[in-house]
Amino acid sequence: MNRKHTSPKCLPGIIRIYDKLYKFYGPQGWWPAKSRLEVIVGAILTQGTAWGNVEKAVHNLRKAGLLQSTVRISKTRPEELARLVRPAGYFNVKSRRIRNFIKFLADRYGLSLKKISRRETSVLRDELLQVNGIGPETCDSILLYAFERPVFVVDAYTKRVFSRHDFFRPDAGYEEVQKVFTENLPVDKKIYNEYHALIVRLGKEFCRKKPECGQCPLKEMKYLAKGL
DNA sequence: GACCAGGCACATC
DNA sequence: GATGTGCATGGT
Repeated sequence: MNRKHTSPKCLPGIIRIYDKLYKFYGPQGWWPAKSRLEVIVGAILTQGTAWGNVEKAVHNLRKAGLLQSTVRISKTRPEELARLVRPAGYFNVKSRRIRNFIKFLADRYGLSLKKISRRETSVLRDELLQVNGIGPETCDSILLYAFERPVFVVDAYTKRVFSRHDFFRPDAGYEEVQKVFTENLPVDKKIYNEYHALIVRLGKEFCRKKPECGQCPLKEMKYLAKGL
């Protein structure tokens, strides 16, 4: 990164959309999980997958006692883990990705989530991104929802919704999109938490094949990117 | 039966 | 650096 200093653009639209969505939907209660470990595993399982299928896989894991501790997962055979996460799709890939994370945690933190949770956010982010199978969205979801760090999560809906409203081009990169939000919102994990969840909620209801745009809470909000 | 879902890594150009 | 493809189940 060798770019000149640019003064942060003020885009009130980013805040206005948040207010609009929050008033429309209310708090979303994310992440829907019972423990830190469950958030991390869920974040991997939800990659490219509908949440309903993830819930089935999480249910299997919980029933098998694997979400009680990282040690339990580390002692589980790969085929067994894959069998349990099967309903979430890509089960061989995801089984391996969960094990990659557990191996990383074992190698560096003795399988202790408590120890890893003491690390500084930027260090943690760099480390997580080195784990094969943890990309930017999964990484930031873990940071925000499992470790409660003020990191904004960007997903496909975020790009779709906000590029349509002209905040950035549709082919904008992850960090570029993330920056639009972090530069225009207070650094607040609670707001980041709700905002991402609200965008997903909105996306599910209005960004699919035949969106009923007439009911969309953002339907009257044009030119927001210009700050109007 | 087609299309999509709270991505990511890897091959290829 | 950009683009294409494999990974897979379950709901609409």
